[in-house]
Amino acid sequence: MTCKLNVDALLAHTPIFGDLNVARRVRIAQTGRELQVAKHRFVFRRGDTAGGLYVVASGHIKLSIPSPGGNEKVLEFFGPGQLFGESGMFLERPYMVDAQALEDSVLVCIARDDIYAALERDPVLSRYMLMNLARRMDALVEDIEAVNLQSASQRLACFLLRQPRDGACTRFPYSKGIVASKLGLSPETLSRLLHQLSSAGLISVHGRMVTIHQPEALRLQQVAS
Amino acid sequence: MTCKLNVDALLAHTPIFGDLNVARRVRIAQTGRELQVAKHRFVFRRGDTAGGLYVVASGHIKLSIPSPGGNEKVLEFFGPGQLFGESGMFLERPYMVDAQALEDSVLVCIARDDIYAALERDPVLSRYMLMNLARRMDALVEDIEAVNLQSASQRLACFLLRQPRDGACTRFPYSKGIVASKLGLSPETLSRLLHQLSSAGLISVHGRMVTIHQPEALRLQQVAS
DNA sequence: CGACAATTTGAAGCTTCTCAATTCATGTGG
DNA sequence: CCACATGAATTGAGAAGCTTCAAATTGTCG
Repeated sequence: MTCKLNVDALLAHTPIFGDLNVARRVRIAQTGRELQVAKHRFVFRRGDTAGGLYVVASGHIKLSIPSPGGNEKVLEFFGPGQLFGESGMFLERPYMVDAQALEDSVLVCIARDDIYAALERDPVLSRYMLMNLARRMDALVEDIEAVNLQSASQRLACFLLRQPRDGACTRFPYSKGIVASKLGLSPETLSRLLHQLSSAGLISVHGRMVTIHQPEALRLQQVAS
Repeated sequence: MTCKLNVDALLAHTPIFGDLNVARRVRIAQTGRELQVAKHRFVFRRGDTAGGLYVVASGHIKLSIPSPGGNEKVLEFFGPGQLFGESGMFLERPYMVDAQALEDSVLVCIARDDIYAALERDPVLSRYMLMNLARRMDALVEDIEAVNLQSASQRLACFLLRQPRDGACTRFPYSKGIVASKLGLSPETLSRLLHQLSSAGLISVHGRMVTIHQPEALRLQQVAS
């Protein structure tokens, strides 16, 4: 629990609160509380009552659907400046997903009533929130499209090409197991596909680092088998 | 293109606009235009620029992801009083999905700028919109959960039990092909699963009508194979 | 009644998963 | 600093589940 000044400084750097009138941002910041979450710790779990939303100050958070069998389906990742937990909050229903820290992270938590109050005052804020939710819905729809209409190798090719690239070099942002789940694959299948692409000379893999030798060929993989 | 009076009457019956201050609702209604869509006609298609949102006055609309192979993945259905197309509108990007009428339908279309103006005036409206989007996200997450973590028969059992029931009788709300796509199945697989459940005495099927003889047994199917 | 679409049924095949074992990293404590 | 322990990633073999294709049947609407 650090001081509130800190909270405002954190919010100032987020796209959603950064554009706000300063006085109003400060007002929201005063209601927010800072939250430290150690790696692997849960921010909330499915079934918890949703009391507010979270802003990532530092670190990374993973949202996933738990499953009795110990599997899980990874849905989304959130980094600094990003917002999560709102959908549960707006619904006023318990969370459907787990939120887990992928690294030691610092979050700001803002309670539901404070958000509602801020929305009343700030039409700009609700515009941002709506846009943000819409963007996330879009991402979910893309995921549904991928799982339902594309093959495993298509999904992988698409994922690799979308990662930020430095020259020909890319990286898996998280462990391969987690990326596999995000792509709707078993870790074994991901491993085999990477091996195939390597053998074909399209890429080479060293740990989480991937070098893309033939981006054009990869792009073709996206479309047809 | 019928008169605007009509539009207001239509909006008055929707959960989202019905609770609004009457004067404000009328103001929105005046900006909306009525739209007749014949069965099988598209309201919009993937790639179209998103100019506004749609309210269903009567009929039913299906949102789906098209696929080059002629397949499609059905995402959602919308009936009277429901709202669709907002996510594309808020994103200010072309639609990712097709919107097609399942029957002759009447819609109200409201342009983006008019919605934005209404949101400025009405914090209540933005609350509704946010809640609505959150609900839809939840539904998508449930779909993702179903496709990734559940078997075909589990998904079907879950679907059957969720349909509105009259005694032991349920109905497929749309053609089996469409329901199959919604469940992430091929029509053939759906047909076979229904046959299995019938043979096992859990249900009986006559066209779109389904009688559930053993709801408890179905409920078990939901959980384990 | 006749044509067209929707559904059912059968057979075959393929993609992906599961299980199990091995190798490879990662980090810890002596 | 190294040995060890723990978890991640790879690899192999086998199987399961679902899809695809094709044909027959049923249903529907003009």
